[in-house]
Amino acid sequence: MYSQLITFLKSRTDISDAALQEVCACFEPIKARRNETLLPYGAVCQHYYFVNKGCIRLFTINRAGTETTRFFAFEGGFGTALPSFIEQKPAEDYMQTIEKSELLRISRESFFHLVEKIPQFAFIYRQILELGFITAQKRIYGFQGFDALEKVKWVIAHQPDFLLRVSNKMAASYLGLSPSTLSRVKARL
Amino acid sequence: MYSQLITFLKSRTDISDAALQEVCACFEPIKARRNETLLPYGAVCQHYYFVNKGCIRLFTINRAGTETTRFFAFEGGFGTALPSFIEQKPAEDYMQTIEKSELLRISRESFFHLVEKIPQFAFIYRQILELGFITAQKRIYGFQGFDALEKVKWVIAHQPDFLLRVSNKMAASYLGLSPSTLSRVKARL
DNA sequence: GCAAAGCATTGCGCCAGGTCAACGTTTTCA
DNA sequence: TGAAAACGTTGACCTGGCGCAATGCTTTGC
Repeated sequence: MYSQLITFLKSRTDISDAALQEVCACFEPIKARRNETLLPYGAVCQHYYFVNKGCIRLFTINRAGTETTRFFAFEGGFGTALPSFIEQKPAEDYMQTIEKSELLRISRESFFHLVEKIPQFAFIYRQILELGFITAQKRIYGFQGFDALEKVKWVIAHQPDFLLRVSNKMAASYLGLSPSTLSRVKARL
Repeated sequence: MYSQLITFLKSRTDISDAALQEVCACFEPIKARRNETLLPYGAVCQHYYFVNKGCIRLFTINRAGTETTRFFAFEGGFGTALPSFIEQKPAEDYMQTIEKSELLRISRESFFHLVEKIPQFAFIYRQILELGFITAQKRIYGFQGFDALEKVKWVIAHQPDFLLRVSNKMAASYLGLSPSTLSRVKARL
């Protein structure tokens, strides 16, 4: 149940078995159906999730009704509505599974308790933030000034299995394209 | 010289005077002319900067020759080519001042030394990362699916003095618009 | 296992915003 | 201070990608 989480932690920091125990004890296993809502829009996010199996999607819907996907967390990754989780403000996202999923969930309270208490966990959190920041930067970089074809090539280069894993519609909303356009672009690759 | 930095640190964490001393001692004052390059493209970033006066701009140029501005650091803010600084890989950015500037500079080594040694400094770094991540997220959110007018209204709402402070050209490259389009949009506000 | 709903793909017409160019104004630096 | 370069603005034109809608395929849930 915790083996993937342990692998994740061990691969990033030199953490004692005792500390690992303590960390794992804070995570509660959760099963979720396909398309289950983990956080409704406007709620304040209280949990961080680790994906054992399945996938979490974070997305938002603007006034015009257009969906924009911000982030996917796949197997072996962490995900949450970070802005809401950090600032404890109402989320401007929906957080949902897109497949039947098995997750590990930690409360915000326990999470920051671990950050304070276990230096290796603080280090992991710092890494997640650094990586999140870098990824966001690269995405801005990658997307601004790119046309549809370039965007698609960019994801293929950076996340090769992405287009195979998620639906055309969701991929389009992640790339900032309409499903029609993405479909057309894929047709001429 | 260090008063703005001290104000910044004190406003975010409860830090002792001794620790403040130690932090400030790691920062070296730098003067820079207008349009001075702080980091050439492809170099590995070794410094973090705090802006006392002036402004730092981070931007990149894609194959087509189009400039995209990623980030501005104004008075009282921190700025660097974070991906390169963190990962010690060649930067995919140019870092330049856009005005005659007075900066405080800390080396990467000293920076992470402070992060390890002074918990309040680690906390500040965590805050910078969190905020950077949130800002990047909001920018993706704010820009995808928005038309030109909405983008401009968004910056005005979130950074009221932005359009007054930076040139039309740079603002356009930050917003992902052509200078012509930004000019036209501003004309009908 | 089948009806119903959702999804991918593709044709068509349209428009926001890009390019290019012209012109006046501001900035820069010998 | 004055010539040259850079910038902002605006007009004319063009195109990439969107919305809409039709069609066929896949998924889903009772």
